[in-house]
Amino acid sequence: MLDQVLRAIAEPNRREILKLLREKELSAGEIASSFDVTRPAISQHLQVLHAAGLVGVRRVGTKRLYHLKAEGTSELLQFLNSFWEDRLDLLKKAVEEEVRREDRNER
Amino acid sequence: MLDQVLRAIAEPNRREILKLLREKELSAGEIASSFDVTRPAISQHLQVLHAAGLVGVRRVGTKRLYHLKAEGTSELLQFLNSFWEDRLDLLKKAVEEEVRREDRNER
DNA sequence: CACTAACGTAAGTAGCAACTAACGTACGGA
DNA sequence: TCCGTACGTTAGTTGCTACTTACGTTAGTG
Repeated sequence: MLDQVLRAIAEPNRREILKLLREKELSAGEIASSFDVTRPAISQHLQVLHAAGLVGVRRVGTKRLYHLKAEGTSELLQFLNSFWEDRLDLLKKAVEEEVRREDRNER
Repeated sequence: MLDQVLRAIAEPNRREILKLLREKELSAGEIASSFDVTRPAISQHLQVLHAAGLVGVRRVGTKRLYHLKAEGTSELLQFLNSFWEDRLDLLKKAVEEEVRREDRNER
């Protein structure tokens, strides 16, 4: 599963698709219109993203609406955390300070 | 840079190399002995990891000692954070509680 | 200065991954 | 029911990527 996720987001066009879906749910055609490659190519990319659990589909009439899905990312985060703990610590540190600030303001 | 990092960790053998280096600094030969593939193949993998900034080298005599390096991961985390905020929120939530607990104990 | 150890590098190959063109399918409208 | 729309699917091609074999290089050792 981790392997599928990593292979999925290793491809630039697929990352671009994910960025588009970050804004809102989009149909396969709408997604394809943002790229230079043909529609079937995008369809295949969507299949890869779906297999990796990064994207979900919803059929509405003749359209297929795609949306972001976070499944499969937990393994990825676990992977990153397992040997770049100091990096995640930076994130943690930032969060810590944020929390302490908020905590003081609340009182 | 993000692209290089993602392509680097998308390969299973390279992820395995990173896992080995998590324990301690290792020579190219020691790393290669843990794999079925030939030594030149590992040498090429190490080159990819080095180009991505995930690994550093240190020459000692005729040996080359490799070690983990966290450069390049910040972009990756930023990428993940940009549209899987809810996932990182889980991490944040865990950190938040931890901080609040520690905070109370200190007082 | 040979000789070995521990590597990286170059060249060639096999397999996979991304792409296109052509085709098939399901849905809605006239 | 016929037609167009919006897709996915298949087959075939191209280009890249991981691999091997062969060779070059640098640092110690007798």
